[in-house]
Amino acid sequence: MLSAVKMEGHEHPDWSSYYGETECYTAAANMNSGLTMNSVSSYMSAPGITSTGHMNAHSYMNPVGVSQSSMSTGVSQSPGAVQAGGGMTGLSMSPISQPPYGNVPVMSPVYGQACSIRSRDPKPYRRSYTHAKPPYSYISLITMAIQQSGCKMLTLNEIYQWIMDLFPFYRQNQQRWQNSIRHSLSFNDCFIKVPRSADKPGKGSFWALHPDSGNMFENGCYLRRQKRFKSEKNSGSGDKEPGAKPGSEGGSVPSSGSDSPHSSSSSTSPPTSSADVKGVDLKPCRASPVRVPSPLAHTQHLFSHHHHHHHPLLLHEAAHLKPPDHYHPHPHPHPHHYSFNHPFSINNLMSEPQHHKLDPGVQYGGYGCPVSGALVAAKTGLDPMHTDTNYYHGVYTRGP
DNA sequence: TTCTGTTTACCACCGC
DNA sequence: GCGGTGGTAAACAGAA
Repeated sequence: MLSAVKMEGHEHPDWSSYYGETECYTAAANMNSGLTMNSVSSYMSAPGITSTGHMNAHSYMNPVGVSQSSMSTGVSQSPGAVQAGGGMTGLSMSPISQPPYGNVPVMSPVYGQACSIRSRDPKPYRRSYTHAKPPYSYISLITMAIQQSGCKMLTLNEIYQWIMDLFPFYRQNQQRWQNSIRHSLSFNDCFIKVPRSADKPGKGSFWALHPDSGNMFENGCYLRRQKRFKSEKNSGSGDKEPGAKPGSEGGSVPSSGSDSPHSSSSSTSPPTSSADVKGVDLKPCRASPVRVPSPLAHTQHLFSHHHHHHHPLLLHEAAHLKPPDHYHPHPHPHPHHYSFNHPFSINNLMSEPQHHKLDPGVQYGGYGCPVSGALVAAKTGLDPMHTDTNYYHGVYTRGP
């Protein structure tokens, strides 16, 4: 898995310098939720961040200025929730208050150097990390987006928004990566298309995770799948030809075992009912697909169970999700238990306040990784040095 | 017209 | 080298 962490050299050839320096691509994890979003300018100059030293004065917050104003709607509800942990208090986060995220307090990645005790040197960063590509694959990003949604399903556009809100990198070259997103959704069996309900017309279908794709990212590592998920129904001799996507059941040309790993059957018939989506009975949310009453409640619910190791994505539960109008903070009698202790787990991007007992002295930069050492340690009692620190350095530092 | 979704193709990287 | 995985580009069709 470690090797999966590529540096995206084509985007930024000198990543080594990124990590060689004290600057780090800090994940939202550092910021933990909670947060009170005071209006913040794109470049924070740190007022308010200092108490714990978790973040540095020059953290690059919300580079694009993602709807700061909207923050108040979804985020500020639990201002006190965060303060206790001391993580990122006073820092900004991307509100993601749009319907897709259900006011889930998802924070934008912070481009700054939380990883070092840098002085409040007013001098701007030498580099803006706005363009630093996250180490997550598109499949990972989609999976994370869907997972964090209340109804475990999102429209394409909502997925776009989630990604852009969380990763400023993706606010540029949208045509390129969005094409890849669409490609990933269509091509990968792990994503299933859920038709909109009649009472919720709109463009595009909802996308959800296949119920059986739960262990694609074991240990919560979202860097790369351990194995590709192939729908049994599709790959087997079942009712669908191999590779057929939910929306493409119709008699179509079998994939013919093309050499291309991307080859798949072709068909155009859209699913006629949600019950016929890859044999998965998923029902789209009636209202907003991911509206969540309480941002914290939702994130906590999703990402706070670190000591249990159930399959990360048990989407069959999604099939039983109540629509938002019946939604309550804990719709599942047995909430998901994500094994997200991995440094690159989503909960290191989006974590809840009660886990923010990070040692101010232990901070790392990087997506998810940065804090995870301490974060994981805090959560599991492990020595941070044995969690992700080595991992991080081993992967991200290019020694001479 | 734009967005969404599907498909094909090619390439790069990685592990075996 | 081969196969798997992932990223990108492009073409195309259909829906909103």
